Amino acid sequence: MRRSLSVDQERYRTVVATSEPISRRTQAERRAASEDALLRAAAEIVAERGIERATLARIGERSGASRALSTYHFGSKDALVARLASDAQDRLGQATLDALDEARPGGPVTALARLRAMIDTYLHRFEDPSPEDRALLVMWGATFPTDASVDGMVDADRRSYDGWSDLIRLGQEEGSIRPDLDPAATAVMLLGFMRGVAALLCTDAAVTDMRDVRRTCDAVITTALAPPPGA
Amino acid sequence: MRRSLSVDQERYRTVVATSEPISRRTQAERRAASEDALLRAAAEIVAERGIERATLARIGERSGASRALSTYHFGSKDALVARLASDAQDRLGQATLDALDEARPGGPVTALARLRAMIDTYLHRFEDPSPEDRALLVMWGATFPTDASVDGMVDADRRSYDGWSDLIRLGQEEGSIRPDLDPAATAVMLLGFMRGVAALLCTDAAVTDMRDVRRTCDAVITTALAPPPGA
Amino acid sequence: MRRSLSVDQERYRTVVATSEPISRRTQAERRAASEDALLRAAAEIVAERGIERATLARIGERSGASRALSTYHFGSKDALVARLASDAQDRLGQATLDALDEARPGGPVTALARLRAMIDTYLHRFEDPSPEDRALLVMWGATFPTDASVDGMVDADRRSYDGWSDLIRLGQEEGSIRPDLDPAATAVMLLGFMRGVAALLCTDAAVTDMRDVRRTCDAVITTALAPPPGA
Amino acid sequence: MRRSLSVDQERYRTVVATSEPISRRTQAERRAASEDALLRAAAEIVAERGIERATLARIGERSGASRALSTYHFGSKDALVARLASDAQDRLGQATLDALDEARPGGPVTALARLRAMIDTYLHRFEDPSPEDRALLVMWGATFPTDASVDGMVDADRRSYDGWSDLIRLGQEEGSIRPDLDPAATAVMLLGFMRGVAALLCTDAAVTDMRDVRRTCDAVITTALAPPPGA
DNA sequence: CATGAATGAGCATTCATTCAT
DNA sequence: TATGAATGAATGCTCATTCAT
Repeated sequence: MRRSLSVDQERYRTVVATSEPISRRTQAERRAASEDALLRAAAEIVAERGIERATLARIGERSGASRALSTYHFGSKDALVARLASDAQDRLGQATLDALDEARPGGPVTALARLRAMIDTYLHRFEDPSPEDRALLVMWGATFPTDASVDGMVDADRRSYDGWSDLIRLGQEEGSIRPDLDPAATAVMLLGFMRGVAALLCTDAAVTDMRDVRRTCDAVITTALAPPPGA
Repeated sequence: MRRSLSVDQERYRTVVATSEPISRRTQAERRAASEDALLRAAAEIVAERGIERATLARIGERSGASRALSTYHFGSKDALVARLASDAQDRLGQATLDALDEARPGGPVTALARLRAMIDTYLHRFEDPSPEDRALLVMWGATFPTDASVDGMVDADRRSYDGWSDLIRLGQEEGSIRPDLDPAATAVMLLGFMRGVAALLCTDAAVTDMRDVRRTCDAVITTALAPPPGA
Repeated sequence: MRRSLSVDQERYRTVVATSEPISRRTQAERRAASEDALLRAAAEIVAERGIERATLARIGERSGASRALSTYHFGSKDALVARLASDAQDRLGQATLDALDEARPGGPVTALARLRAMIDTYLHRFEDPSPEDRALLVMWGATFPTDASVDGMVDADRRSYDGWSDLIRLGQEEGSIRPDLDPAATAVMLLGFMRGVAALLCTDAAVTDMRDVRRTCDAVITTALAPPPGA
Repeated sequence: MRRSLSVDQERYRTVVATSEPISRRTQAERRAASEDALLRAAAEIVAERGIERATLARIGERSGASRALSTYHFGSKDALVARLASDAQDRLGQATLDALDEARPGGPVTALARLRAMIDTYLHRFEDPSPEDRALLVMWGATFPTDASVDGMVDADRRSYDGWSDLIRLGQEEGSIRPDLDPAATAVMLLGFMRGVAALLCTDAAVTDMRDVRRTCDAVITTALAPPPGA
């Protein structure tokens, strides 16, 4: 969110101050570039070692910058992590949504098909996750203690619930999802399902063929959500 | 193992030397008692703050002992956490298995019924989890980073897979579970499902009525695993 | 090992000690035996790791006893170390003195010959030192800091000075040692010489053939202490 | 090496940017200054209490810095000690070598004269040793246990051997040192001699007049190393 | 005589953060 | 904009010692 803001500011400047477009832009760009480098490094290290063991020193080092730059740009480690969480979640959510459009560009699809595609895309991503996606999973795991709070995590989660609930309700209205399910509860269930399976896939990759798991998941969800054949 | 041994020894002593039951017992009992206190405190604090923030100082303090006692009894923090993980997992696994017997004592049940009961018990426990159960969840979350490993966690997990796979295969043989599912993949899926939903339930209790979620889960699993009605 | 030992001791008592003369000795003997075991273990560990890193726990363990026995017998670690120092020094001093008698039993010898024999014996012992001798060296090294004091070390040293001074003075009187040397200063010099060479021999064994060093030392000392040929 | 580098850089800057000599210099200088302060404090405390009892907290405190600065600058206590050892040894070795030049500037001297001067300078320094010299002695003493190793200590020692061996061989060639001595063995002997006497001088200062000892040592060495008068 | 439980003081090291440059 | 110097608060762990048994 902050980032899109600064991007806008740059655009604005470029338009307004044509006399010194490059040098002015360079400043802002440099900032954005080093923030990105920091964020990328943070994602990698959080994915590898978890939040607590991801020290600002290591993040700085891997991004090619100094120990102090993270604090300088983001104010604190917590803020950096929050930013990472929010970026990663936005990106993953968007990718999940986009997936369907790519598969069936333009065509109208049922809500159930959307759900299936979203879940399959999600699971697919976690077969060999990007540092950012894995970091997201790690941050979710860091949420489990009672007193813990990864700052932008819960909010984004709640938005997800709502989106999924709406989609399920829509499916029930159009008839692609069986009507006797409680939308909210089903949304929670599906989200937990996705994340839990993704986590297992990541942490214990050796245990089974991932494609089998994905196929099984798809079958199970279809069977479970689709209206009973006789209805 | 250690515990059952000392219990046996105590019994023996009690029988043989009835004159000095207490003073003889005390040494071994004290050890067991303080280990238990430590473990209990550790479970609470890990559940509250996560593994890293669960410092030995805090654990000692809450258990009414010194900062050094954890290291004295368990050798290292890692060992203490491993012991906690293994204890908690054993206990939770056992409770899950016992659940069915309590519900239908003696009677023969289908594998599907077992599965449903196990999952429901599991989810039920996580509606208001004991410190130990919550700690287990937290420790699972701490497993997500690539390089992290909570010492006795993965092993116990793999044992779980096998048990579940066997149960599913059994269900397929007896006809209570649809035969087209891959047992291993289904086991992974169910485990991920359970854990993911449990985690969501714990971390965002406010979001829905838990009983709804549990009911929905049960319905979904039944629909998904049972053989198709026409078959 | 512990068990079989105690079993043997019990048998011994049962058979031999029908009255109680021996059982009394057994008490004292046991004490002495465990003290010796402790001392022996302490010597080994001090020789290996130095005084500070020689923990009472390790000493107890290696001697086959408990962590607490050292404190119990000697009162404190410092006292144990002091005892070790004094024992080792006595034993080494005695061995050095005995050496000559063994070589030339009975025969009268010059003070210079005594000195040479003592130094050679000393150096010989340190070619492959016993744990105790090496521990002594280590303890000497621990004496170098200004504030450090290995309790019975300095006293024993001073006794050595005096003995050597007397011997040198004797040699000067009988004419085997050149008269222009200051006895006290020469004693200090010889002691430092012996210890320094011994230390070098121990710590850097690879550096030269030890026998060469010993031979050279003997030659040098003879040349240096004997009266000038023309005199 | 690190130091001379930064010195060069500073010189360069001073030449180029004369306008801001001080402010530019400060950063590098501050580092060097605090490292020196740390090293000086470490030398003092090691000399007083030995390596193990020289805690980083105390070193920081005495140098007027924090507990953490030593680790920050040197990485670890071992590294700090190694640096101290190497610095001290370099400085002492250099001082020993310089001594002769000061005494007889320019003039050609025999190898024996060099040796005598070096040993006398060495012993003289230890009559009232600087913290650094005493620390060096202490570190040598810490070398005596089998398993101990003060990191840059043994290497520097071996370099010393070689230098002394060469000098002795040279003396034998030019005729100032008797030819029947084994150079390597004699070098070991002289080094041990020096160190042992220095240690005794330091630890038991009260025992004799130091100048007597030094004089005696010089006489003994001369007698022992010089070719026999008749030759 | 001997032990194991327990502790308090102390240790090297880590780390997010501050600050002068 | 960016950095390195510096620090204080922790943290896991070690160890001599005490004490009840």
